[in-house]
Amino acid sequence: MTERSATSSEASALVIAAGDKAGMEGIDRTKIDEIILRESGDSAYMKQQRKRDQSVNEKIDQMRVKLEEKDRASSNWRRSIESELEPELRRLMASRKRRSTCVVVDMDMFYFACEALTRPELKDKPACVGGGMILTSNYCARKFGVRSAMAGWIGDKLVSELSAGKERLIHVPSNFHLYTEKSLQVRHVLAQYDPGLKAYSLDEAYLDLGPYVALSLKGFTHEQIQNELKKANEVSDDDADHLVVELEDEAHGLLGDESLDAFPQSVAIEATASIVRKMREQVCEATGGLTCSAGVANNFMLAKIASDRNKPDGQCVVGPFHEDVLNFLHPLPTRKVPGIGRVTEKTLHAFGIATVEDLYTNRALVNFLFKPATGGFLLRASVGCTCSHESNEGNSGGRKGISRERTFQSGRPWTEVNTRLEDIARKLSDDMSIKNLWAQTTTVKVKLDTFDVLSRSKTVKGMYLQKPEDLAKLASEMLHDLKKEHKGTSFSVRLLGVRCSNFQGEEQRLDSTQTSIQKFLTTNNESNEKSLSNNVSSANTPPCPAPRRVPPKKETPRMDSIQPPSPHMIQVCCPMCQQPIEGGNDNVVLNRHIDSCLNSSTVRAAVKEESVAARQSKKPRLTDFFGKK
DNA sequence: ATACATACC
DNA sequence: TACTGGTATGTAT
Repeated sequence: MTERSATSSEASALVIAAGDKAGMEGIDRTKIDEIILRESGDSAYMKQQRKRDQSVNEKIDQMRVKLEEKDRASSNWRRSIESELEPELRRLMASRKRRSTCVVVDMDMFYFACEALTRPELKDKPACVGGGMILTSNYCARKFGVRSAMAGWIGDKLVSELSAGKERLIHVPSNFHLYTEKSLQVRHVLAQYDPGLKAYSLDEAYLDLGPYVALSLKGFTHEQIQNELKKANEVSDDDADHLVVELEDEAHGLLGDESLDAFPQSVAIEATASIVRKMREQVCEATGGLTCSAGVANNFMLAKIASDRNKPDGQCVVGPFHEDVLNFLHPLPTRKVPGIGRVTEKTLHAFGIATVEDLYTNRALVNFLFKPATGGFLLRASVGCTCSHESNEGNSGGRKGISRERTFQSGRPWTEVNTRLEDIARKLSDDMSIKNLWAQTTTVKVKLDTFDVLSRSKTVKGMYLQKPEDLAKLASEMLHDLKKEHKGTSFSVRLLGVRCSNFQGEEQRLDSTQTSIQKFLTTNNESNEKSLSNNVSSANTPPCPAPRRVPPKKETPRMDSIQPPSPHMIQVCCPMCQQPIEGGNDNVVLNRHIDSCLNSSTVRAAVKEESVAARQSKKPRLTDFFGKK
């Protein structure tokens, strides 16, 4: 009730990072929570968390009121909603895939495991990657409640207190070069099983093993299968549309789901499980000892959940039948479902919904309480018929926005804050120029001392922005507005961010089609002028200078903006982000660019882009994994 | 369209 | 002392 009386149980609801997702079952959470609360309960961060918790509570109260009203007005409304949902449920069931060939591969404590390769002595001591913020902890540290996204100093406290001073948490600084290298090794193996795999992050990949399993059951060797898969994948990457359609049908006949129909369910399942086992062994070999876990199911949501089940170094197969799916899914707490986070879990809990089965039995209530998008998502989740909604679908492969943000010491003089904003705008401009993005909308984000987050955005009509000056000017104006309009205290800034979105259509991009690593390696190293990454944007010749009137959408780019692939002016592409690098002939520029790509999220985004691009021409066998909408 | 909240790794 | 960064999407207004 009172502001200060944050009891442990109250806190563990939302404020304290509970043992929710992985690996922390069966540890003494009471003690851990107590320490975390004692150490950080008064911090601005925790105060903000409590504030958020409070607003969630208010929202829940409003929902309660809404429910009470409904109950007063009618006694039988649940029944009628249930029958309304009936057709949708039937549709979902009917569209369920009949084979479990979706695989999610998740590396075990990836960053830490990479570091432990060269420092095996870290394995049996509590250790983590990351200093101020913990990125990954090993299982030893997890026993003490140390987990990713935790502040480093809290991790220290937990370990030293819970070990009675006998142990210290070891921090290893992060090395994204290493993780990227290892991630590429992993993907190289996985691509042998599905060349069209999707990599969501450095440590997680989604595969469809349908074609591989089918060919394997037909007696093909690993090498033969690879050839077939490669052929099929190249086909769907081909631009010649008519050719794609024709050949896809052929490939579909050979590789599609129905080619598995010839085999009994149990045979296919066994084959898939053993292929996944082999694949995981191969990952371990190729990386010099990194282990991974895998989940297998008939859609990616279930596969994702399953990948967590037997972690570390384990796998879990969920059969495709209704009973298989529900036996696996229904006992789980709702939080296990990707897309259900802390807030949704707490909200559901407030209405007596703790497990996925509750979600199903209370589907009428859920449908009534939540907005259509969320309600629909929860309904699909309750019967295991959706993949996590963040695994995008039909988004034409293009990114929606790009941003940069940085945390720094708060309470700096206003002029310095402004300088920071300009730096960030300049970095963002560089990123955009590398990716050749031009945006109509700019958003500035401010996090205050209090951890309150404010944002302001502006879209300019008929104009596309990229230049650092333009971004900085807009962002700066908005920041000043925010400061001016901010009621209350101090406006002491701890984080600044700039985001651009609403991009110019992709079609008028000048696109050198060179994207492969081979091209990167074989490009000439003749250096032309060009300088450092800060100058990239000015060195770059934009498709249209900004700010300026937009050319009509159909207009082709000005010829002088296109760099013809003359022998000594070949576009160099980054092996990570696959984007052409202006001035990339210069090794300094190149290395700086690659460094910037090694920023984790940039890589993540790039990896994603690449795999999305690989799938751009849709393969029929994939459509119903992400189907819905 | 804009602001803010939730989620993911 | 001390609690990230980047992206997408949903909801409210």
